[in-house]
Amino acid sequence: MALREGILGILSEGPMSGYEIKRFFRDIIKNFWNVSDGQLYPTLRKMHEEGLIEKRVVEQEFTANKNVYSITQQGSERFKKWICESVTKFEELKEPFVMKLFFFHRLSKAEVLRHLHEQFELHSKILDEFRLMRDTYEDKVTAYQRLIGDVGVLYIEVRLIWIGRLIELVEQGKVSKRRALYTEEMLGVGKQFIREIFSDRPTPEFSRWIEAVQKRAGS
Amino acid sequence: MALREGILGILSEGPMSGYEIKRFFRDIIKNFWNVSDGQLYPTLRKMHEEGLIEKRVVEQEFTANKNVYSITQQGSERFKKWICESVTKFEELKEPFVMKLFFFHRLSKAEVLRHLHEQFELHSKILDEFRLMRDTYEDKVTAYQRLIGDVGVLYIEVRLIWIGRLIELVEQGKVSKRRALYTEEMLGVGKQFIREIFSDRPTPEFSRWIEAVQKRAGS
DNA sequence: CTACTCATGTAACACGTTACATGATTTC
DNA sequence: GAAATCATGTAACGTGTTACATGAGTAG
Repeated sequence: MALREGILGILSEGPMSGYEIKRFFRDIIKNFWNVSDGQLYPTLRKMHEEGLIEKRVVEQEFTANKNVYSITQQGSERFKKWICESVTKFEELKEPFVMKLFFFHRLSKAEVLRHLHEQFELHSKILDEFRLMRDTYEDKVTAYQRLIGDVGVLYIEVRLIWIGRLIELVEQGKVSKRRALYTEEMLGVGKQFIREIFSDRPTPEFSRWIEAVQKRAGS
Repeated sequence: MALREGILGILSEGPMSGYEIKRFFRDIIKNFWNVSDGQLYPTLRKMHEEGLIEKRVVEQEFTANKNVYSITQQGSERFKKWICESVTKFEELKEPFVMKLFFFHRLSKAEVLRHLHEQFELHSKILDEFRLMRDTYEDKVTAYQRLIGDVGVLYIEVRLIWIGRLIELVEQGKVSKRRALYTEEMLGVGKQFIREIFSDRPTPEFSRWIEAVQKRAGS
């Protein structure tokens, strides 16, 4: 039950037609929260019936009439209540790929590698889309909305790194039962890295390394 | 349509009762793919009707009878087909929290910080659960299953870092409309970091930094 | 006495996808 | 001539949650 509230949030910036809301989801929230026609239009109808939004039919000369919706007092209150409510539930990583990975010991090395390479390609493509999306934001979005684009890029980058490392390990026959891929020690170093990269006063060793990386990237 | 296949995968290791499958999901796949009673039991019944699994009722002295399921030839073929099929769809980050974040410009700084701190707490708790889960794996899981535990930890760590950084920026009033939180340059450095940490031959600057981090962590 | 484990299920909803249906205008 | 854009919807199906229902045994 966050789609209704999302629509209310969009409409509280001003009236919009169903098609415009659809475009908004496609252009701005796509890859986070896609909405199909078969879900959006009936939801708008229900929200109108519930008194959350108002409908005004606008006749058009050359194309079909459009329904322009605006938020009601009731809708506005519903939105305000929702935006303040705490999120207490953790969202699972409910991905068919993860379910498959769970049974990868049943596949041959070649089949495992095929799956992994396909995932790498898929996520590379999505990363491009995220970057493109972020580039088209300009001044159309708020600071927090821009942040969502950022976390999208970060999330996919991490996923690509993970898949890349998996490919390497499988190719080298190093997927062992005992050893974890990421040890606590490695994660500790990772956390320290993040802290340093955002710090105003990184350690001298870290600064030297950053400089070296940037020099290599530049050449 | 991956729950059915997941069940088939579990059952192809040997027969199990509904309750045991439920426990398996709770203990091993929990936080990735939770399954409620109201979904599991009817699904098992449907799968039995479809001829994917066989049912044997085992009478018990002190407690209710249990239905022990085993995989059929048909079920086995269905599983094999599924595990080989390519995953071509990208799974969205469909989280109510992200939807809320989209409208955070409507909240006061205090309310934004409350939300962020709550998210930090929630994810810290989940991280502990993931670690605990990973610790109880021992030899009960395959190498690939262990990897899922790893990516869970990695995923939550990244999320925590992101939230932590967000809190810092909001507190300092630095959430600006123009600047992205993660620049391409930063991500490039991040990628290099991951490459080095997994490399057999890290650069000397990097080695020195790692040593310094480990020394600090040790003291 | 409370709460948890074992053990299975139903019924009512809520959420989401896919295919189908229509039809004019515009762009390549 | 094909495909995309604008514009709205229905119908069938699939997936998932929550509350309810039952009932014995066990651990604190």
